[in-house]
Amino acid sequence: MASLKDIAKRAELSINTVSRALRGSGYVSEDARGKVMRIAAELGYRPNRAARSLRFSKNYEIAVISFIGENRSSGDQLMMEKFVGIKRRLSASGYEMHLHFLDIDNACEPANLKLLEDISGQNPAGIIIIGDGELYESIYRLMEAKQTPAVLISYDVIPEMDCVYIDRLQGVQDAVHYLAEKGRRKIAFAGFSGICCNRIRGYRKAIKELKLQEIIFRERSYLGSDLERIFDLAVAMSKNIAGTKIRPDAVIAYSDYLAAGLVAGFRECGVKVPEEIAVIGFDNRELAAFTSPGLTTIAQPNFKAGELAAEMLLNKIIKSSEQANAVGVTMNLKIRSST
Amino acid sequence: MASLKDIAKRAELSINTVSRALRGSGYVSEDARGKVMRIAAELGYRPNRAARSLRFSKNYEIAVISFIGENRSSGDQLMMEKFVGIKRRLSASGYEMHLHFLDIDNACEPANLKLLEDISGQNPAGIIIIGDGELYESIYRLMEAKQTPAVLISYDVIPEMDCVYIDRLQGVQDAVHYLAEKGRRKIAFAGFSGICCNRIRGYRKAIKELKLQEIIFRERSYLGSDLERIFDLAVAMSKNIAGTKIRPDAVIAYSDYLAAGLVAGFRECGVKVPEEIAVIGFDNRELAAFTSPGLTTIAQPNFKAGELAAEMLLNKIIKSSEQANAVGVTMNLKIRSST
DNA sequence: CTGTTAGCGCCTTCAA
DNA sequence: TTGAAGGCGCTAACAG
Repeated sequence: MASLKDIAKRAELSINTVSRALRGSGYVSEDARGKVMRIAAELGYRPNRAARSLRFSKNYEIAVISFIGENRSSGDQLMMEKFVGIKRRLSASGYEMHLHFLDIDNACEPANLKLLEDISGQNPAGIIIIGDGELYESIYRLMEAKQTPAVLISYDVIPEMDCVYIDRLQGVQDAVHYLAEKGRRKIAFAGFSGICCNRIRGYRKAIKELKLQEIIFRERSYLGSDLERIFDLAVAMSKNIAGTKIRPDAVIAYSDYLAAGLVAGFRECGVKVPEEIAVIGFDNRELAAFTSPGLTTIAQPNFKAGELAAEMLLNKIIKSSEQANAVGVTMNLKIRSST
Repeated sequence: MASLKDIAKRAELSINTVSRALRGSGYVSEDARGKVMRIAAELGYRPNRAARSLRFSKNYEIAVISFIGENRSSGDQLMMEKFVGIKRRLSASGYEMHLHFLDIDNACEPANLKLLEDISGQNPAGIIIIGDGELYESIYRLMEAKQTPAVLISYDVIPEMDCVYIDRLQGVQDAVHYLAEKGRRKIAFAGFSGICCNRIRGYRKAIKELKLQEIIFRERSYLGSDLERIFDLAVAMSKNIAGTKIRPDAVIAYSDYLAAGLVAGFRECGVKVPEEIAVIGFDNRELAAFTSPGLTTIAQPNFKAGELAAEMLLNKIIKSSEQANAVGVTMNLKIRSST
C-alpha cells in the first residue's frame, strides 16, 4: 500500500507537502500539487484508516446492533433492509458500518454482555440500536454514558432518546381508513396479548374517528421463532373469527405471518377473501406476495428508516445536540388482492 | 479510553512492562503482573485497534461482499444467515466483519467499481465473496492479485479458487431419492431455462440411478425481483403441469417461490397436494412455512456455510496454502406436508 | 526483570 | 511555499 512517504520519495518533496497537497489545505505550489496528484493516482494511494484513527484518537466506525441469532428469527428480512439503508448513508460520509448480533433469546447471557463490552471497547464513533423495549434502551443509556452517541430505531417515540421510529400507529390508522373507504364497516384487529400496543392504539384511534365498533381478537402471545406454530395459531384464530356471531368484514392482523395464516384458515372454512372478509397484514414480508389471494399489507419503510437513523447519528456526532430528537417514518399500504 | 500509558502511570511502571504483562510475553515479575492486571481491569483497558493495526501494518478486518440492493432482492434472508455464521467465526478469532453490498442490477456501474476500490483500499486482511458466477470470480481474482486472501461462497466447485459451496446437486439428488422412497414414480423438475444447472444435474443423476423417466418443465427465465410476477409465472406453470398427458406425481421446484406458486396453482385447478402430486421447494425460506400445505423444501445450511468460509479464510491468512480448496456443505430436506 | 528507543502513517504546529 | 519535529497507542529490539 502506497503511503505518503512513497509519494514524497517519488515526487522529491517532503511528506508534509504531499499531505497538504492531497488534503488541499495550506499552501502548495501548483507545480507540487500537480506532481503529487499524478503520482498518488499512479500509485493508487489511499489514506491509511488506522493511522488516521490513531492520529485523531477517534475512529470512523459506527456499530449497529440488532437482535438476531443464528436460528432464523423474525427480524432478518426487515433488518437487512435497514442495514442497507444505514450502510449507504454512512458510506457517503466516509464512515464504516460494523454489525453486531444480539442473541435475543438469551439477552442476559454472558455472551451478550461480552458483546456490549466488545463494542464499547472498540470505541465506535457512534452506535445505532435496532429494537424496541427496555433491553435496547438500556444499551442506549450504557453507550451514552460512555460518551458514545447513540440512536435507536424503534416503533414509537422513546422519551429523552434520539430515535427514528417506524410509525405503526399511523400505519394501522391508515389501514383502517382505507378499509372504511372500501366500504367495510366491521373492521377487526387480530393480534397477541400484550405485544402490539402501538398497533392497537392506531386501530382504536381510527375506529373512534370513524365512529365504528371496536372488534379485537387476541391470542395468547407467542414470541418464539417456530413459524409453523405461528401458522397453526393463526389458522385456529381464523376459525374463531369466522364463527363469531357478527362476523367482521375486515381484519387487520398483527403480522404478515398471522395474516397469511388467517387467509389460509378462511379459505379452509369457506369464507371468501376479500369478498366476505378483507385481510391486511403487517410488514410486507416476502411471503405476503405468495398467499392467495396476495396479501395487502402495511409496509415498513426500512431502507428509509436506516438512512434516517444514520443521518441523525452523523449529525449527533458532529454537533452534539442538546435535546433528544424523534423522527417518525410513515408506513405505506402495499395493496394486493386480499382487500 | 484507558491506554497503556494510563496504566503505567498508576502502576508506576514503564509502558513497556505493562504491555508485556498484559500480553503475557517476556519477563514480568509476579508483583508487577498482578498490579498491572488489577489496574487494567479497574480502568477497563482495551487495546486500541487502530494502534495495533498501524503497528503491524495489517488489520483485522474481513470484507464480506454480497449481492444485495436496496430493493428487496431474493438474497436477503439467506444472506443474513451466512453473515451471522461468518461473524461468529471471525469474532472468535478477533477479526471484524465488514459488510459490503454489491448492486447486482447494475454490476458494471461506477458505484460498484468504486465499491471494489474502496474495499481493496482499506486493505482488509481477507475477503469473503458470496455469489456464483463470472462477476464474483472476477472479484476473487482481483483481490488475490492484490495479495488479499479470498474465499468464495458458491453453489459449485470453482476450479482453482478457494470456496465453500452449498451442494445443490446433492440436495436435489437426495430429494429425488426421498420422493422415490415415498413411492413416487413420475418425478418432475420445474425450473427456468439456463439458470439451474447444478440442480438439474442432481435431478438427472438421481433419475438415472433410479431408472426413472426424466420430466422437466422450464419456463423462460425471470431474474427480476418482482415477487408477484414470479408467483404468477408459477401458477401458470402449475396449469401446464396439471394438464400434461402423463401428469407427474411429484415436482421438485427451482425455488420456494416457484414451489409456493405451484402449490397455489394446483389447488386452484383441483389437483390435490400431496395426494395427487407432491411438491418440493428449494432454500427453506420463511414462506415455505406459510403455504398450505406447508412446503417440504431443500434447505440451505447457510449458517454453516458462513462459518466454514470464515474458517477457511482464517487458515488461508495464517498459512497461505498453496493449492485451492473446495469444501461442500450438504443440503438437508426440511419435511413438511407437501410431500 | 525492567526501561529506553524507534517506528508503523498521518496530521498539526512551528520554523525556515 | 516548504520542511522538520512531535505524538496518537502499541510493540519489537536492544540495553541496562
